[in-house]
Amino acid sequence: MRQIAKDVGVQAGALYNYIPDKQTLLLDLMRDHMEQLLADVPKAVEQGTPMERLEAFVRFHIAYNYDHPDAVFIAYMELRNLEPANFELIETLRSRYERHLEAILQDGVREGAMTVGEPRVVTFTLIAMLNGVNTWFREGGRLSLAEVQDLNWSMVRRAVGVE
Amino acid sequence: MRQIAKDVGVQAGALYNYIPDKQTLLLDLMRDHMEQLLADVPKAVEQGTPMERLEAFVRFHIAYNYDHPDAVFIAYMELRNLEPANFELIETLRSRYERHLEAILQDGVREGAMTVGEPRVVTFTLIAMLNGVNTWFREGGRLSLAEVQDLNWSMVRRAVGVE
DNA sequence: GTCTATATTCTGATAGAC
DNA sequence: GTCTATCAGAATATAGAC
Repeated sequence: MRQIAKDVGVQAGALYNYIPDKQTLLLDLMRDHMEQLLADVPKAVEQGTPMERLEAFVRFHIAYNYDHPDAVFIAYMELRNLEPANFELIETLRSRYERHLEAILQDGVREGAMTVGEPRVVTFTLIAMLNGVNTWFREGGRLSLAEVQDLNWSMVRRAVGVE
Repeated sequence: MRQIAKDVGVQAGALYNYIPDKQTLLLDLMRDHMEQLLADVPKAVEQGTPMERLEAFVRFHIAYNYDHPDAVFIAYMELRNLEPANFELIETLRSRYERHLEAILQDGVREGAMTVGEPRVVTFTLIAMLNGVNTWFREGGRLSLAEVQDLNWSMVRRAVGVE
């Protein structure tokens, strides 16, 4: 709290005019992030065939994570510091986000465009894979963000496509 | 430190007969984990074609993570609490582990059995994907560990295979 | 090798003046 | 709404007795 106060240019006590306590601050940060993600994902993935929507999801997820590295980092690394009730709240939002991907996979299977045995588990697997980008990608390296999106989409497409 | 002391049944001060300080304890935990991983991986992936070695790596990685959930959790979540020199040390070990997978991918491409544009980046991507298992898999659920290994291998095989 | 006791620093949060 | 001052507790680590 003292570090936050220093960074925003006030004394530590002044922070409590804005937040009731530290736990609520953490919850607010994580909830704002999840709600923004949930607000943005529908329009990114609502049009086209299941395969087109899947590609849109892959590119959206990578781009969103790249644009919000701190929020994404906190959303994963600070989960263990949420009180049980707050943890449940965030997990509910995360689950709602994952359902967008799961629905795409289910549609793809139904239309015969994808081969996915377990849509729920494949959803977890793909999101874990896409989240990996933030741990190593840095702008100015050998690959551009667009190339990383291309590479991930190439792998996802093949991993769930009909053979 | 007090919690650790309580769990092992001594007073907090007695811990310092075994470790010089908390940072060293964390480093030792992470280094022991990485060195065990490095000791076990070669014999798991040294035999067969690149595709067979890749399958062996996928199954080995998932099984190892499942058998050492606490060590794996610490190895990722506590990286930020390592002092710079210790962080470098652990990252060097992690990189050495990743080279085993990267070498398999390179061999597969050379022999025409795999289509992988960027072996280094695909290595990061696949390990992130496999690491995801520990965040959601619990024994006694709908899927067995073997089924989770099968599902991951099915996705990895298709993601890097020739089309 | 473990204990008790404690030094020192840090932490989240509050009280009251302005 | 921010400040100064401070409370109460927790943290890592050390000292010295046994």
